[in-house]
Amino acid sequence: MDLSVNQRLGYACINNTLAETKDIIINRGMIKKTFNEKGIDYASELALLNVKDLIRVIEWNENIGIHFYRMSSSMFPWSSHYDLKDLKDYDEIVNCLITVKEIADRSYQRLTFHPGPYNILASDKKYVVRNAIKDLNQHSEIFDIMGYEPSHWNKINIHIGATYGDKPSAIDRFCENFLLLDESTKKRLVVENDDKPTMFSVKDLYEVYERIGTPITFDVHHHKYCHSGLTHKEAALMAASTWKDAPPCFHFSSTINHEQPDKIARAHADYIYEEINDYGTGAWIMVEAKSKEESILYYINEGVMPSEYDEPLYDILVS
DNA sequence: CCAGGTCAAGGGAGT
DNA sequence: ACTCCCTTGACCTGG
Repeated sequence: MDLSVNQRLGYACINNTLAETKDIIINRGMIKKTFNEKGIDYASELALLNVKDLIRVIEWNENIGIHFYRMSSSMFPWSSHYDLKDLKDYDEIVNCLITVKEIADRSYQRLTFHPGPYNILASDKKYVVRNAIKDLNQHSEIFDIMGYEPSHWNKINIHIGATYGDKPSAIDRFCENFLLLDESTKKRLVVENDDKPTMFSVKDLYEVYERIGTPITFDVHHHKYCHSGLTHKEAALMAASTWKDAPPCFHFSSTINHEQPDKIARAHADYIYEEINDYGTGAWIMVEAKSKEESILYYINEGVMPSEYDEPLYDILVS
């Protein structure tokens, strides 16, 4: 199936339309105190409600014609404290997840994950790495349950996440600890460029790719703040070249300065203020705008959101 | 029912 | 030392 760029736009986790009109949400959770009081059975009940609503979200995507969606990492609250198989509603949850894949397949939707910033495979602390491995494997397990063959079609996207002031050593640890992941997780993991100059650019990540084969998600917005001298096009082409078994993924967002000039430029805007360019790579574009699916629909139907600021303030930071 | 305070996790950065 | 930021704002309590 050949999709245009606009058909390859996706949104992350929350569907504002469904959340506001029908209370359909896929990230019910609880604080630690409640988990201690109510335990795994309550976690199971929330997870079941979440995956049931996930079906509704995927159906909505199908009806609207959106083909790209990031599932929430909060579908299974406190999952690092139990095995998914131990949930009392496991069988029903499995059936829901299988249904999700059926709908996704028939409408050609690509589903992905972006686990939280606590997944630091490059950490020098054993327990941190151990926790990350469990969390990442559980994300992969969900794709396995759904019935997906392991590939980067269902990317599990993380950052390297730490340098400790020594990038080469951090890359070494990342590559070593990568080998400890489940086989299916290894086949789905991808790395994303950071938004701080001291962290990992696309160029830095290319070394990781050369060593362990993890494709690079090119975050267009982050690149403005951590570019290693590459232009956007150069970085996009370099990142896209690392995807062998599935089309590349990019992340796209506009600076919040289009809406609030006094805020930190790195922050994301509600809507899309620039033309989205895949540089001919065929990349699927995850739009990280706070207005979620609404921002995509506006872009598709109306085009770029007009801004009263011709020159976004981030240009000052890049120079 | 609502506003406001609080909330697992790792690390970086600004104060 | 403290606070905020990031995956993703939502949970919980006191009024």
